[in-house]
Amino acid sequence: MIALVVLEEFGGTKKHFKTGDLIFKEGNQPLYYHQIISGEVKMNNFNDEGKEFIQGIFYKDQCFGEPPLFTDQVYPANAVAVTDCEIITITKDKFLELLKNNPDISLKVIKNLSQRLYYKSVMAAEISSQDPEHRVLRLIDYSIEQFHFKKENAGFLINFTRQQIADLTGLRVETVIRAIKSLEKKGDLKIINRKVYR
Amino acid sequence: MIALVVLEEFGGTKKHFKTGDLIFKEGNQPLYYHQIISGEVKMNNFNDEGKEFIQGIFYKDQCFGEPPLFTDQVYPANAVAVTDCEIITITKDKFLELLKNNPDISLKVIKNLSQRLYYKSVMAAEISSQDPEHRVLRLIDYSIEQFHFKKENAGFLINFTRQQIADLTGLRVETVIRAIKSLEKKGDLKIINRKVYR
DNA sequence: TTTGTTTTATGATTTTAGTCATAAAACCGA
DNA sequence: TCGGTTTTATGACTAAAATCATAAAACAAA
Repeated sequence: MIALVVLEEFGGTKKHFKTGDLIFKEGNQPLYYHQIISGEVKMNNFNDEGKEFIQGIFYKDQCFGEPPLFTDQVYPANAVAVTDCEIITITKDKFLELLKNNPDISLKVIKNLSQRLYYKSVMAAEISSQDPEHRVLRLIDYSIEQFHFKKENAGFLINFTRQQIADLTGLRVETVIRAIKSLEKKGDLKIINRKVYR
Repeated sequence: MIALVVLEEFGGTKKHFKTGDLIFKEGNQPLYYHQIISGEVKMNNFNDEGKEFIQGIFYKDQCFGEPPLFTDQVYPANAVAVTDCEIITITKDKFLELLKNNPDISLKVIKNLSQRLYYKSVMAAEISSQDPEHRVLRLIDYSIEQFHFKKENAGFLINFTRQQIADLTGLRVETVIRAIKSLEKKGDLKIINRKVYR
């Protein structure tokens, strides 16, 4: 998102997180802008029964958790390191100052928020009113577009576990496994030694 | 969102829509920024079986449908006039120009997008993994916060039909009716001649 | 004020994803 | 390479919301 040199100019601080570490917690006050230097981060919620819902997965050069910086709300979800991560942060004040002085970065932020809102809109409609196979397939197609899934001979390799797909679509892992099997039978995707290709 | 005088400066055009009129259609190229002068607009999708999902409802002074202007994507949903409406539009080019020259308006757009992303995040987690009563109650609480529902003696008047609540939460109207009844019994809300108060 | 439409309401039945139990294959760390 | 954990897999059963049918109340409009 924002060039590292610029973030360093504005007092950027680098932090390391291990797999599974909590980066910030639902309900807390947001104090920093976060951007990934390396590694993978997910944002999630848990419902009353402890079932996880993944809001999104973020990769190198992406930022996350900035909307509540602008609305003075608390974090609506947790951020968790999916792999070992290096994250650069700048304070809220510095971030707002940075935006004020850089209209081109403001526009980048607007584009990024718009993209994420677009994803949420599409998935909201899917989750609320489509059958499991439809939901899984749309998530896969969206993710190919959005994230940089590798194109191989068999097609795009969907780099998610069945459990992750379940947590992103609000389904159960058994339901996802069955949906993927059924989609394979219909020829909508391929399963090659347990990995999903589209 | 944006002052009318400013929009007029940038070539704003006023248009009238009757209840039920389609303002723009899912899948079409976005060409304009839209802002409501008067009336009420919903954005919606229909799934394969024709079931409606309401993405959001928008009121006076609010804008809608701008994310795809920034990402060069097509509209992810329809916009429909819920009541007779007056809408002011400016072209995409003029809108981008306006933002470039007005950092304060850029910030307003960022805040607005952030707020909507926040709503989507909260509702996504709700819809995907909570029981119907929880979903209905959260939608009601969020809507009180977000829209200007009137506070009366009995509490906030929830100015939605059961069907609208169903379409916003991805439930069926019968399920919503039963959930609301049950929530009333538990004392979480009041029903006074069919109207819901919280 | 009659008529047609929308909204709220309720009971019976069906469908479908969730739940539970179990297990094999793959992966990972010591 | 051994043992524990994670991931994928499958069958049987259950629970919960959707569906279907029906109707009364409220509202709108002619």
